[in-house]
Amino acid sequence: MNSGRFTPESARLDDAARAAWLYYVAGNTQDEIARKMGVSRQSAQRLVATAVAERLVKVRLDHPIGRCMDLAEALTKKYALQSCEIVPSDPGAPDLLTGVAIAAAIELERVLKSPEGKIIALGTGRALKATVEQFPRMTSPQHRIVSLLGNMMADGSATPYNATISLAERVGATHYPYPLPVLASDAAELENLHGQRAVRNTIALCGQADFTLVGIGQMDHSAPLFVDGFVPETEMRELAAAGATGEITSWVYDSHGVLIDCAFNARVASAPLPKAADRRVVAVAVGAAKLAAIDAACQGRLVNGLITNEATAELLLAK
Amino acid sequence: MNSGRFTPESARLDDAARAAWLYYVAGNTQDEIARKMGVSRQSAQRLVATAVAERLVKVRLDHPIGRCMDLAEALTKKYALQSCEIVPSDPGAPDLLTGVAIAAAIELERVLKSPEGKIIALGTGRALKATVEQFPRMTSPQHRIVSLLGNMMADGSATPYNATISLAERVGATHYPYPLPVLASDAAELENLHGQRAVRNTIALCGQADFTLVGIGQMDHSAPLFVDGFVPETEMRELAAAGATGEITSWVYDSHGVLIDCAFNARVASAPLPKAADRRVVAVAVGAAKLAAIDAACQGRLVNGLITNEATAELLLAK
DNA sequence: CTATTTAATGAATATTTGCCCATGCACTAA
DNA sequence: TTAGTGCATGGGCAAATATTCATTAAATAG
Repeated sequence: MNSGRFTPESARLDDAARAAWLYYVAGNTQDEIARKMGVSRQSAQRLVATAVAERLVKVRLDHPIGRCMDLAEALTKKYALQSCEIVPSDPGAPDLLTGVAIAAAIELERVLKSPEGKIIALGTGRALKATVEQFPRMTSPQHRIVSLLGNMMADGSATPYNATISLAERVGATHYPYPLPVLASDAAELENLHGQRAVRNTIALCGQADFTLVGIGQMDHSAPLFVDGFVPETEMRELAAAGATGEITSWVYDSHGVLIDCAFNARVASAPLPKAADRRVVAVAVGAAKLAAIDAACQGRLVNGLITNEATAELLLAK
Repeated sequence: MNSGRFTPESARLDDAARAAWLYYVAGNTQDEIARKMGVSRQSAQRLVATAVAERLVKVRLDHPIGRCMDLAEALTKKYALQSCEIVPSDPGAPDLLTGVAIAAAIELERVLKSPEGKIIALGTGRALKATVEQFPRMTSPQHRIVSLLGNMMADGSATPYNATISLAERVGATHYPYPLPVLASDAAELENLHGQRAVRNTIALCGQADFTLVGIGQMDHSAPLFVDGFVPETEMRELAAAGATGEITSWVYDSHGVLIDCAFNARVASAPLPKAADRRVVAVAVGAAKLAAIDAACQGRLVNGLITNEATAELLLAK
């Protein structure tokens, strides 16, 4: 049933995809699918469930929901954004990433459909990871995908929120990981690290990116930097005292979206934030906790595009 | 709730889209949606149904099989087939038989899994041989496997593309070989051959077959009939002049799938092609060279099922 | 203002789906 | 070979979904 390499695993996915097609596209009931595929009804159900679990089934809504359009327009005006995408919130789970992840994946797909080779720069974090998971497989080796920062801790261990590798894999493009820790121990080590030829090349690519997609981190007790163990509590307190409101690829900024001149930022190993004037720099972020951080980033023109959900958009407008 | 002009219709679609989003993307049940949107459960169901009916919900399958299913559906419609199976092509080897052979074997297996004794009729050729090679061993002596044609040349030597014997061996079923050459020397000899009791019995079985699986031969310089030495070049040219486009079990047909009334067909010793109206007659065929032959066979209802690959399916649809 | 038609609603019900669990089969290690 | 370990299978049942139908509300014409 499968021409290439035949493995039990690929056969299982083939069947799952076939069942899902019959279910979602052709509109069969699971009973009919079972008969057509010669399995029991329960097995058919399992196949469909597998296809959903393996993310083979992608659902999208082809309708601009009025309320979301209104919010997007209002935010575009408020922050002078180049692009703004609002997805509906689930009232019960307003911080759900799935919706924005799909929207971001569609945006990304639009860029990567181009026949010209594009450079895509990606940050890290849960939102980015969720976005890449929504991304369909395609074959577009003309593009280059580059990481804006490392995901290693000082001891060399890595967080799992890496988006570059899996996106590159799905796109079939070459990728440029960022082979540095998130933070250097001091400015001197940083200079040394940045001197490496490969690193210089990667950073240069980041500066030329046609499309940059980043997450936004808040700076309170639930801050990704703190939760993931990059920054100890004492330093978090110092940063808060210095007015830290949010961070993008670890660069910490204040409530106006201006990078803070502090010891912490002097150790940040990430690529410099692109000037969001001439290139598209889009943030994906959701949740009340990130409110101040999103507001500041937009105000300070650290990003010129925003993908968020209804609930967050309403809070932003109320600010 | 809606930007731009407010009409009852657009509000209805907005709600439908929102409900569909909560259902398909956020994974709510219709009960939850009803509570969240403040409507009854039935209304929520209707909203979701509306969104589907209005085609606001787009589902796609991120798996090679998805494309295959689309093609199968299109071909089923185009040729009014009873069944159509498309396997993914290996882009590097678009004429590889392995994929379709596995698919055909699975189809065959489905029939042979039945506890009732079935009659299976088989043609010859590389595709059939490959199919049988993919067939697992089983013990189902209740079935009968019968050959639709011989594989002897006039001198009594045999081509190796015999499927009946090895399938019967793998299934553990009784088999009925076709003890005649492919071609008689003339109509008189043919009548004589067909008079044999065993042959009459075999042909009768072919007519009752529950499932008939055949290959399709093209009629150009790469024709199996020519390559395997059944037909000399001069006769091939005559047939081509008479409009021969393809052959199934050596019966030669024109570009509309109508058997050609000619000296050659008068010598063909194979069992008559089953009327593909009431019985399942499935062809396995792959490759650009067979395009016209496949198209004609389907057009002329010589077969009512097709197993091929993605590349061939695309070419057929483009015709 | 009323009669008539149309569309929307929710109750009742039929169908479909999701899940748990006992069973059995295949594979592994001793 | 045998006991053990997983893992797929299908029965059974509860949950969720779709459909039908009678009723009511709204819209429109007279």
